Amino acid sequence: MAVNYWLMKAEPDSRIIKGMDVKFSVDDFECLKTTAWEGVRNHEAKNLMKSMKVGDQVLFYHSNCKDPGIAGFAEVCKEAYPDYTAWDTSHPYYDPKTDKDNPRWYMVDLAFKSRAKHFVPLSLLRHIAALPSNTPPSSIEYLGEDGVQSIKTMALVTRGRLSVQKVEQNTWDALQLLAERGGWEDLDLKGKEKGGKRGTAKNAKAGAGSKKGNAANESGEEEVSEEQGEKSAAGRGRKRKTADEDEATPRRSTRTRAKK
DNA sequence: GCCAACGTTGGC
DNA sequence: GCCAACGTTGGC
Repeated sequence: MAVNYWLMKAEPDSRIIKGMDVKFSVDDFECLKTTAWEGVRNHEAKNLMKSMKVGDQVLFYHSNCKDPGIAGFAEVCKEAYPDYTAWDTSHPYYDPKTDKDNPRWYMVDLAFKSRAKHFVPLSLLRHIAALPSNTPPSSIEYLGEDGVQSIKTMALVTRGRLSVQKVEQNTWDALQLLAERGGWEDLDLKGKEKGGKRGTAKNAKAGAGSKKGNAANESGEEEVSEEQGEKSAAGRGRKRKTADEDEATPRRSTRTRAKK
């Protein structure tokens, strides 16, 4: 079986939850070398993690910050196992509905591989996704039409809120090229394509209501199986940090939902 | 099982 | 801080 590719989001800026800072930037990751991806509290994201294999490649993404984008590369070094932070009442990601006999949440361990030589900002990806054709701008023509096309369909662009996403190989290739070669300084990424998503829908309400299909977790939720994935998603779970230390150290991840 | 209100994510 | 997107809850 071939290697699979993923994108996982973490928050590089400090944010305190239950007294713990959930920040986890590419700098933190580079220092730790490996990290347990705890804190994901969304079934679709969890199911994707359960399908990861050692050796799978991961794009490390900076989320919920001033300049969101792809900051580095990592690789899965330990397959899914129960996320113990869900059982720790003092932890930001504590989930009273799970128990040790029947774990609801899982995490994988990631090993840091490298920083992106050129940070790939979300604004660039949105800019590319909004191009009228598949012809890349001249400064990044190395992407080719296939590269442009592959970015237009990636989950990060089409449904931003999921914190763990699958990335197709051709998209991975395009992103890796961008990170390696850069060259888009001449493009105006600033407000440009922004409107894309947001501006369009005015029917916000309708949107929300109508959406439904989500099925959040497929139906069963946790127990459901792993493979499901792609359907619902929500967005939230983010990731986090920590290395290893177990509970002693706080740091980690991201937002979880406090739902109740 | 539908759907409106609500809460959260997360870009800007 | 704003607000669009969208999952989730809960009334019916």
